[in-house]
Amino acid sequence: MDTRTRILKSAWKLLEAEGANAVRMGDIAKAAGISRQALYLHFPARADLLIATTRYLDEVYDIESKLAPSRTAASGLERLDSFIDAWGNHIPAIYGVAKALMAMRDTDDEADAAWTDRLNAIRHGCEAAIKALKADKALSTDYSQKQATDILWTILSVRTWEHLTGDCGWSQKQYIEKTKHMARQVLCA
Amino acid sequence: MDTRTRILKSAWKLLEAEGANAVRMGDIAKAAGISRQALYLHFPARADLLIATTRYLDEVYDIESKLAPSRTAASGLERLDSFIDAWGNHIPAIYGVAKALMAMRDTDDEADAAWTDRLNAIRHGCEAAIKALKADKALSTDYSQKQATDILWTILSVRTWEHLTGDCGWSQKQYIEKTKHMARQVLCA
DNA sequence: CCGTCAAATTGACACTGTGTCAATCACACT
DNA sequence: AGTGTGATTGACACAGTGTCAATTTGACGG
Repeated sequence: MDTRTRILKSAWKLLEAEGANAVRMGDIAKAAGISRQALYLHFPARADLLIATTRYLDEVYDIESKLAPSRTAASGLERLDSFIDAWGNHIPAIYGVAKALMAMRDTDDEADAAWTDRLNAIRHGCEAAIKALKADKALSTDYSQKQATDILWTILSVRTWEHLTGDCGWSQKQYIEKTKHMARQVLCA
Repeated sequence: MDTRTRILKSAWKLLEAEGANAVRMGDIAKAAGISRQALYLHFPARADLLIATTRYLDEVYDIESKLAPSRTAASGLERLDSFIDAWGNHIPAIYGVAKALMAMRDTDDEADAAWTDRLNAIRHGCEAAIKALKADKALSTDYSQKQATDILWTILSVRTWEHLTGDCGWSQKQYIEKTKHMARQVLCA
């Protein structure tokens, strides 16, 4: 395994285990078995490392293929459900890294841009699901298409997942079930 | 005006204007017209200052009296609406300070405890609204009472407000309207 | 008028964590 | 033997928080 991968894996594992911000560059270097300075030979800054780690996780977990079923769903409702399944179940996998990256948004422009990118990618998924509902005439008329997309986007945000599974103590299974139910209640005619 | 109040006011104004984390102890001191060291004579640490600032805002905006109408509401639905009105419209007022405090949760135990306290206070409000709905037999049977409370709590979280008014670009008026509507859709029979 | 107490000031310093730089080493490849 | 790559060590700059000591200022009471 090459050094770069070893670093990414170490960062991932540490961020998953510790409280995210408690993970310093030196900790990651130590876990990867190299010196702190060597880390900077691979990643110019902490933000770059975190961004690379999220990309690495997407690759490892193959988020693209997980999202595929929702894209080929027969109906709008089915598409909505399988999108929630795919993304909602991906969140716990990336949460550690995501938390660290979200925390950096305030101080680092690069991290902010990277996370905004991700956010927009999710939004596209939400938009597609809403469009599919609309095509089926299954979309509630209470909201404009943009508003419906915004609502789904909000329900599926990492922050919402964090709140429900963390502060509220919901299990992952409960989270997926109830989120699906709520999405239908709010968005479907 | 005594120094302590001048400090709190300066912190408030700065946090409201700047990006929250961009506000350093020295900035607040300068704005209050005292030296950075004098700040530490009044507040032992940054976390204490932020906590005191949120309490100050509660006092200035008299959150208690704003919450009163929801407590005396005639029906469950009315209680739900006026709770959303009161809290939802309080959020933008406290957002600057809240953001700084939320950011400190990761690194500071005291800040974490203080914010958790606030969170629980909101949850009590949510719980009371749900109970009022239940008493009216207006509560949906799709969720347990705890789950319904959790959902309302999540909808009314600062993060959700941040996402809808920030990332989604909703106006405050839209936010209040749509939040009320969603809450009814999801929670009412 | 003097003493005292509280609030504030100045300046220096410790600590943590990020990021940089220079000199050096080890090893593989040709 | 020579070259380049990746790593190492050690030192350092910088920002921001929090601490400490010595000193000043102003008000108030005896």
